[in-house]
Formats: sequence, C-alpha cells, structure tokens
Amino acid sequence: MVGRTTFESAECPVARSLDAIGDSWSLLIVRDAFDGLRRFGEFQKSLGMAKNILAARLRNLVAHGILETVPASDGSVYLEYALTPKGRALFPVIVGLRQWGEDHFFEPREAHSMLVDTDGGRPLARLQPRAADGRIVGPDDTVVRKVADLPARAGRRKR
Amino acid sequence: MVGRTTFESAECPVARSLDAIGDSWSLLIVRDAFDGLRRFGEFQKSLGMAKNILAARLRNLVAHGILETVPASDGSVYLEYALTPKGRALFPVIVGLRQWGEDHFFEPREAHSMLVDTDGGRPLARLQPRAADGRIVGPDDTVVRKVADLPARAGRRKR
DNA sequence: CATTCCGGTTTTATGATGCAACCACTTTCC
DNA sequence: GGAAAGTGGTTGCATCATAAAACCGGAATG
Repeated sequence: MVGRTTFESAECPVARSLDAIGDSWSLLIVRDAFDGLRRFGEFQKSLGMAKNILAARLRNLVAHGILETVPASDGSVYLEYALTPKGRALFPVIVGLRQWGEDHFFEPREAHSMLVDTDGGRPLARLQPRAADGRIVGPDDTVVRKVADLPARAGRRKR
Repeated sequence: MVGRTTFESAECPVARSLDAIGDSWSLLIVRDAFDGLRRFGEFQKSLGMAKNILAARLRNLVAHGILETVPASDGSVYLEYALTPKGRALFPVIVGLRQWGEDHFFEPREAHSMLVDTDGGRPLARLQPRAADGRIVGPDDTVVRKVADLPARAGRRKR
C-alpha cells in the first residue's frame, strides 16, 4: 500500500503530499487525467502498466480524494475516473515537473511533448514562486517556519 | 533501482522527471537539502530512513546531477551533498507539493510547517501557472502538443 | 446465442525495501 | 597514545510491493 502509515503523521506538507502521490505511477495517472483520460482501459493503454497495480493506484487516488468515480459519460454501465477539485489543484505540480523535465532531460532539439496555451498555442511561462507581494523568490529567499496549532497544545518538533 | 529503464525512453517530460525523482524518498531528500542539510548523517537523522537506501538514493541523485558531493565545509575529511543548479531548479516543484499539502492534508488549525519569505516572514503566494503573456492559466486552458525534433527553423503553427 | 470487450481479481515470480549487524576510518577524550 | 565514540557507509537477510500473466463475470456486439 502507498498511503498507509509511512509519513502520515509528519507535519511537513511535502511529506504528506508524497504519502498520497509519491509513488512512480500516481502522478502519471494524474497527468493523463489532465489530458482527458477517464477510463480504466485508457489509462492502462497509455501507461502500459499492469492492470492489478493500476487498479490499486486508482483505488488509492480515489481514497485520497484526488480522483472520483463517476457513472458514465457515454451511457454505458462502466465507471469513469475524474479529477476532483483536490486533484485539479495538482496542476502546478504537474506543470513544475514538466518544465523541469523539459529543461534538464532533453537535448535542445530532441522531441518532447510540450504544454501550450490553448489560446495562442505558445508554451507556458516558467513557474516562479512569488512572495505575498508578488516578488519572485528563490530557494535562498525563503525559510521553513514551524507553526503550532492554536488551541493550547504544546508545539511539536520536526517540521 | 529507480532510474533504470522504466520511463527513460518516454518523450513526456513528466515521465522523465519522475524516473529520476519519482520514488518516495528522493524528493524528501531534496526538500531537506533546500533546508540546508548537507551531511549523510543529517539526512539519515531527519528522515529516519535506513542507511543503505539513503546511500542508494544519494547515489542516484548524484548520478542524475541533482546533488553533487563537495569536499567539506568544516575542514573534516568527510563529504557533503549539495544541490546542483539542476537540483535547485526543483524549487517550484517542492513549493507546489508543499502548498498542495498545506491546502488539502491539514485541518484549518492543525500544526504544520510553512514556507515563508525571508524578507517579511509572510507565506508565499500560491503558485500560478501563467501563459507566455502573463495570463494565469488552469488545466482547461492548456493542451499538450507533440513536438518532433526537426533539424532547423521550425515554422510556427497557428490554429 | 457466440464472441469479443471492459474492468477488474487472483495467482505466482521477482525486484525493491527495511532492519540489524558489521566495518574502516576519524575524531575526541583522558 | 590508547580507548571510546562518531561518521559514512556495506553486507545479509526477512519482508513487502511490484510485474506479468492467467483467469473471470457481466456487457456490448455481431
């Protein structure tokens, strides 16, 4: 199982996120879902993965509220898997992984798929973390701060 | 092994990225590296993971050019692991995972660490993918386009 | 009806992971 | 300077997750 007890008690949001989608396949499934895939067979054909682990991953993503099963769209009796709002909120993460991959895993002229703006067809701008006032910030401009939960309860340690 | 032959030939940048850092631990190591951790023992203590797989992950991250070993910083004979530019370029991905986790895996008042702007101490703004002209775009405003590797001057295609 | 398709589950091998012990080398302490 | 402790791993071994393939029941298709 993926999301059982590994980092579940961690108070670092990165760890909890990875507990839900940190395996090799889940984010590829989510990527395909952003591309419009919805059926079990579509995912299986696109990813070429074993059907049993696809079933397990879909179950896990549904259990985490990232996908949900919806009745059908073409009238058949089968289910479809659709992104929930929580799943759609992964869009920046997918974009980040895509841009990082484009920049660092391809030769300048090598073929690769690319995410473009529907209106205009131009590639997206690079993702840039920004401060609250809009300034662009990098790794050295930020720091992790521990935030305790308000009602009493002593602050925990370890991010 | 992580980065062997799984998605290596894929032409999707997301797949290649996940081939390098798609396991449960690598991104947590990178996160800790952003937080300033550099020594084997620091990572091992922070993550609580087995030393043999930490060694394997560090080897893999170094092999992928995400970390590099540098001689020392305190004069001792030991090595340290530092982020390369390629590794630092993962910053938006880590920020995205962190914000997604903050938004969807914590109760409103639950304790969690938070990434704040060094200058001012306020939380970062939400990551927002933007089109080339600066417009904020969502999943429905973008489409994946296949780009073949053509030798020279590609004529821009309009729709 | 018979056949194929769809969406899985059940086996069975195999690879990865986690744990503990061990080890070479360094640094520290007395 | 010798013992003890720390640092940075490696090696076996048990266990768990993963992958491939076979199988299966209901639904659609001819």
